[in-house]
Amino acid sequence: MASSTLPSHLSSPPTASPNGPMLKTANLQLPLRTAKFEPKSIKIPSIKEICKQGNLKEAFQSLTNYFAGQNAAHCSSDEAYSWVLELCADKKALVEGRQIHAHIITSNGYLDSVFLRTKLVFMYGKCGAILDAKKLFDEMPRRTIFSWNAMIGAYVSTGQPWEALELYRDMRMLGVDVDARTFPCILKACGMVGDLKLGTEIHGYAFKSGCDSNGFVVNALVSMYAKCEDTVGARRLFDRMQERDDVVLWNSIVSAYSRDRKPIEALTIFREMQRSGVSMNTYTYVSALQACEEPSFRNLGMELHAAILKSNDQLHVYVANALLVMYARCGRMREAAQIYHIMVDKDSVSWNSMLSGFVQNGFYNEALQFFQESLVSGQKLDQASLISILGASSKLEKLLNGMEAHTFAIKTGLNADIQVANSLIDMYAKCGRVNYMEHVCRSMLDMDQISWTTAIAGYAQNNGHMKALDVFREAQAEGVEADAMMIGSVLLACTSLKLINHVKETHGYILKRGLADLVLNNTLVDAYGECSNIALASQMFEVIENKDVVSWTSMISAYVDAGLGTEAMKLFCSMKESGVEPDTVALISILSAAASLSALKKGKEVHGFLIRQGFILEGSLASSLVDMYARCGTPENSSKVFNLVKDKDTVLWTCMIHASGMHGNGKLATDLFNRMEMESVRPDHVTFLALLYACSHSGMTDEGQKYLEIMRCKYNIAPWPEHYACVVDLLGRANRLEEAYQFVKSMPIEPNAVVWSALLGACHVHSNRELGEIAARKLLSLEPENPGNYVLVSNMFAATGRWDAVEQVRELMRERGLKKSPACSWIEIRDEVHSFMARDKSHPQSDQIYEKLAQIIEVLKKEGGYTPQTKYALHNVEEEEKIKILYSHSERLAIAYALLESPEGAPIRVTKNLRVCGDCHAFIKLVSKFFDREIVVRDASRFHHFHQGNCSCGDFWE
DNA sequence: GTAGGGTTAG
Repeated sequence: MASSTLPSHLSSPPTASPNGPMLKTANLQLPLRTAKFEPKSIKIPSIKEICKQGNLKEAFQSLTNYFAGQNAAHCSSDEAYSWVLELCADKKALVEGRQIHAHIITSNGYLDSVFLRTKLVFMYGKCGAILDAKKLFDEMPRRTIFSWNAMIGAYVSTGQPWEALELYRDMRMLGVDVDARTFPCILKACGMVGDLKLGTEIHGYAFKSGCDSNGFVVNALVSMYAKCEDTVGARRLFDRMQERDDVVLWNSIVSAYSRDRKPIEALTIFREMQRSGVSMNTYTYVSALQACEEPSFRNLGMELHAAILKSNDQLHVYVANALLVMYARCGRMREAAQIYHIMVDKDSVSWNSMLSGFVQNGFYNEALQFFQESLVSGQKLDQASLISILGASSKLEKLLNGMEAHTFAIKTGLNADIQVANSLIDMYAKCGRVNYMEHVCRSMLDMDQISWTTAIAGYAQNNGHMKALDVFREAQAEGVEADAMMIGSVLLACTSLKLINHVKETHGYILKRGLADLVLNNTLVDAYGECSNIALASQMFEVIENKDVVSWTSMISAYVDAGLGTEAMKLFCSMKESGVEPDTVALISILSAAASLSALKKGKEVHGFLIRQGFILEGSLASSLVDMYARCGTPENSSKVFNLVKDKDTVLWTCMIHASGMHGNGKLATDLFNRMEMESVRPDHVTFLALLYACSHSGMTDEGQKYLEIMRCKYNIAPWPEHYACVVDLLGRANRLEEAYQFVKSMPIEPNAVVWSALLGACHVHSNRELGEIAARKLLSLEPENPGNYVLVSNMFAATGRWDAVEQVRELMRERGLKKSPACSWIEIRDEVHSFMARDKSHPQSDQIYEKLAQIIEVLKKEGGYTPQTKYALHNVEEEEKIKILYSHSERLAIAYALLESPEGAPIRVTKNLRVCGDCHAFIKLVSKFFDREIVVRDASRFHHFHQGNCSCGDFWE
């Protein structure tokens, strides 16, 4: 009955080779027939013995023989099946397992055997055929504890802990008694889902049922606690164990500490294990190596490496992988690669570890290259590979590589993996392709918290701030829990939109949900700062308990942005006093504070500090230094720094071009641009803005127009309104007002306030009332909230003598509750910054200053023929009053103070928040000549270097 | 009569 139903390829055709089992004594190659003829003279191995040898084919033959009645071994058919099924399970031989299953059914009568059914469940579970296992299990008329254990084990080994726990619950509900073999399985499931509460409950139950002293159960408990992040609980159990001769127990506790990132504890206990004489196995090495993941533990890692080599065993793939990962984590990709190359058995983990090692260590190009090479050699990719490769693509913003990976993911169906999809969202966001990102989101069946967060951040990073907030609302509507990361991105969006109320609302949400951490608190400081609410920013800053360098930098930047450079400087000092070391970002923001205050000395101090601290002159730091020196009136220092930088990027070139332009050196700016092109550095929008600005401030009208063309045609960069405004300014200065107006009208984009105010400025200088009125009307309708615009308009009317219109504009300002910012000049004398308002009498040395000013005017009138030009006093008052107003302009007070207090012949550097007026300009020229001082004035628009009666601006001063 | 625990990459 039974013999015929075994598949032919496994049962041997009688003619070809009637080979019964290969006989142990068969060195002589006895014809197999002898076994038949002399059955009693040779001991035939039992099915059990054959199965234990592990050869599937022989096992099948033996089974065939058994059913043919040719096997002398005494055992029941159940038993015979059982041994072969176990071998199938061990070899994960699903096909053969199914054949046995079929054979059992067709040969009848054995279906009811609970024993065999359980064996089959076990076999299917081991082979990963969970559905077959479940079907058999469900159809069982009767179950034993073995059946339950086999099914739970099947779920756990196929990575379905939830189902295992569910089954456990059913089992308990049905009142089935759990045994000592159930616990390890179910505890593993608890560890997998990280359910400490349930794990502890089961621990209690194990205690009650007396299983908690079983070695297997203890090990499983230690692992469960470790995986549920209760390392202390794991340790408590370990300490309670009297007998510590089980290597698994040691492995579990070492692994617990490694997992918890407690390398010192892990390695201490590892040493203890070595001392106690328990022999180590591969798991021990893997767990110990896992602990050495920081560069500071590299020596220990290398010691372990040496010990492993000395143990002379063949390098197990898990151990080799752990070594590879250890080196990669310690930043030693060279050593990692060496391991990789000598490995005989590589698996996908080895490959993925190399790949992610490259990515983690910032070798993105190497990662892509490794990926390409391995593709050629036929390496199979899985989700982990894709995640790494997508990470490298997004870091390098290599859209094509990212899309290649996307295509691969679609082909293999790996795009259905949520983590792969999340990496795709991030990659497209980082490559600036929001539409592709949206496509990925739409194609996802299910988005998790990370997907939503990544998408929100993606919009925020790509200027889609409103959309980011919309998506956040959508996520909340979907019932997605917001975490700190998500809120961080939301704050970023609110900040960019300067929506102070949204920031406050989000702040409330953070407090309500208890999400506040250092990162979010720092982001809040930044958000309030960006929304110009310095009071709330500072309040938030004060609340932070363990301020780190980011907290301090956020507050410093908030002050810098609010124009409170002095406060920023003070805070920088407090930060250093509190023992927090400034990083690059902190230095950049403090350099910006020094620049805004024109505090050259402070700026130089910072420069000195960063040299002493060994910061490398590159990137944003180099650009900030160039900018700081330029804005502190010493472009020669900018050049020095600029020349020292090895890799000059677009931003650095742009800063240097801007530095030249600011100081009226248009020729240098255009030379720099030509050099930049020769060195193949691609200019961007801002580069051209700096260049056009330089041209307009040096009267290079034709060059400026030429560069606008180069920008558009050669580089295919669409100009911003600011670029057009520069050209308007350029034409306006050359008194080509009508041309400027035509240019504005011919712009391909709608001219905005910046453009109109450029035209208005030109009308002011050249006293063109008609065009001025047109520009004024446009400007005030486009930006009615900006007080600066009213000042521009009123100055234009004042310059053309229309005092009635001046009065009307003032009235309008009052009605709308706007105030113009008062004129202010400041100067750094010794270590202090002194500021002066117009007609200011608040300075402690005020009397001396006015006395000095009177003396200066006396000298200039006598020696230099100075006469005040009252048309620059933009007030409708008597002539005499106008002269008084001019004489007490803030920059003159600052210069008088500098002449009083600074050493003979030292250069004087003044900064003013508004533009220098024509009369002051003439006045300062004369001071530079008759008092023999170099005077550098930085106004709202540019720098003026006064020297021996001349100014670097070539009188293009307005 | 059966079987069970510890390990790697993002």
